[in-house]
Amino acid sequence: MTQSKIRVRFAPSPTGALHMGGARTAIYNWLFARANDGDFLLRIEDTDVQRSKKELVDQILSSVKWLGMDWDEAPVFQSKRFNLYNKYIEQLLNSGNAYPCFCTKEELELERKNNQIYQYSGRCKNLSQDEILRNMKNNKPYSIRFKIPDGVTRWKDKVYKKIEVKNEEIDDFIIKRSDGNPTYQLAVVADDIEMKITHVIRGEDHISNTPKQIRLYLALGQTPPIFAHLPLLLGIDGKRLSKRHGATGVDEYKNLGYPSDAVFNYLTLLGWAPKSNKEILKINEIIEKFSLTEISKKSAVFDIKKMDWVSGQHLSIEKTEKIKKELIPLYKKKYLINDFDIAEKSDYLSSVIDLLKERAKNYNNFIEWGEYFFKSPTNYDEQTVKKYWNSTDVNIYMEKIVESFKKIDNWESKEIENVVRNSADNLNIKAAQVIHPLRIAVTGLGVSPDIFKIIQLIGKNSVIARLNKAIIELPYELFNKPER
RNA sequence: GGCGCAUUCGUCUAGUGGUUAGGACGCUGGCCUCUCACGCCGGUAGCAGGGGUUCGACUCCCCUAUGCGCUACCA
Repeated sequence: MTQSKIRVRFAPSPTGALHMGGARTAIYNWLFARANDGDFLLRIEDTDVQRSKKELVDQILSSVKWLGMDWDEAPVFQSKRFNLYNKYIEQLLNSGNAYPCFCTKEELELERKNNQIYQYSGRCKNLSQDEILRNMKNNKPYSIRFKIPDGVTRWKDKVYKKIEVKNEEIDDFIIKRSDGNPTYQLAVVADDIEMKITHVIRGEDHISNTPKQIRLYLALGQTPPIFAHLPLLLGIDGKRLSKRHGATGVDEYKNLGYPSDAVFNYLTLLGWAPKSNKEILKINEIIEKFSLTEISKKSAVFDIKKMDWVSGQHLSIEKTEKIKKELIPLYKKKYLINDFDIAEKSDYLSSVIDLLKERAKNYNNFIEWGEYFFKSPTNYDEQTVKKYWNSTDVNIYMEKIVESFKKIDNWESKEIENVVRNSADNLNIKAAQVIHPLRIAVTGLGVSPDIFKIIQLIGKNSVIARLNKAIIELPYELFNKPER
């Protein structure tokens, strides 16, 4: 028997930016396709014309792309396929699997409210042909409902295993609204049939839609696809991930400076665990190891702390050139470099990145933590000054350092370090007593990477200039003057 | 209210009848050290509760609790 090609789809509705939950659904679909030599398709579910926004479509697509995913066919827009859906509705009507319902929205709401029932009464299910014709003649608006047969509906979910629902629990749901538009349930099934989708991988919130859709497939004489429902993504409080949990949009994480590989990796880890203990994985490795049946059934809490860790790990193993590419626009934005000196500063940038990438959690950190690589500090961290530049003796130490720096021919970190340590010895003080002030003078900060490497990079002239500036501006007394 | 699904350290998870319940993040003690990170060595903390089944249950069954989802002419 020839197994038909695996085809999956990600089907967002453009009513908001792509959020982390949706992104994970997309990722699992994509991973499954790529791992099985299948097709990954995109479908925009915009049957609710009022709520759907065009701009959001582009936004969502660019987020999918940013995460490193590609799709194999042009995205399908449901809003452009109403003819197709009508064909299916027609078929259902003709085969006696659907019927017109003349109840108005208000009537239905009232019924629910008064009777404390939540299900459709089935009032229009058994209308006679005459009644139907009469209503239509009177131009009474109507929707089309799908007729649920007796029995039970069950399927073997790839993630949740066996699920079974009694058909009496399923409403005769509406497949065509009184305004003539198809509903989600119908459109999904029609499209999944047309697009030859073999596996439907989606959020757990769709479990209760599944029996309805299976019934639709059956009534249409089709074999339902294989379903795999994914546990939901929760906020730190255990509630479904939403705006009030802070950043939830993929675009927001992009702007916060998280590398896409890291976001992809972390999202993958929420509900799925690689067999080995290695958690930091490149996309290719994930494709290799990924399996649908290993997905957890439990909703997962999105933990930004672990996201940060994953992100930091990715950055520290990422190629410097790759990071540089991401960083250049950010440096430009901050006016730390410009189009004219990019080429000339390329190697310099690489060295800066190498110094910072082990500690950075995101791209923005490179900017926040590294301004001193591009300009002299304009102010000095007060706490650090109080702690380490705590007497005018320090000024004397620094003057000595300047003197010895001037004599260095081989401006290289090891040599610089030797000189500094020797100076401290000569002054009969601990190396730390000069190293800390050195850091303040050069970076303005109390923390930084290896100060000797920084000094090497920044260059002899600039370092000496910074030291001289600090010597003038930083006698402890300045900071100690009583406020008035 | 009904229906569905879930329940292993605070969080992400491994585990499929016999394990000192493993790993990771976090937190934390220490080492390294010029600071901060990184790295390394430790520590902390968990099978929701109750009944069964069984020689033996985290693992199988039932009940309860809790959480989440759906219950729209939204998707």
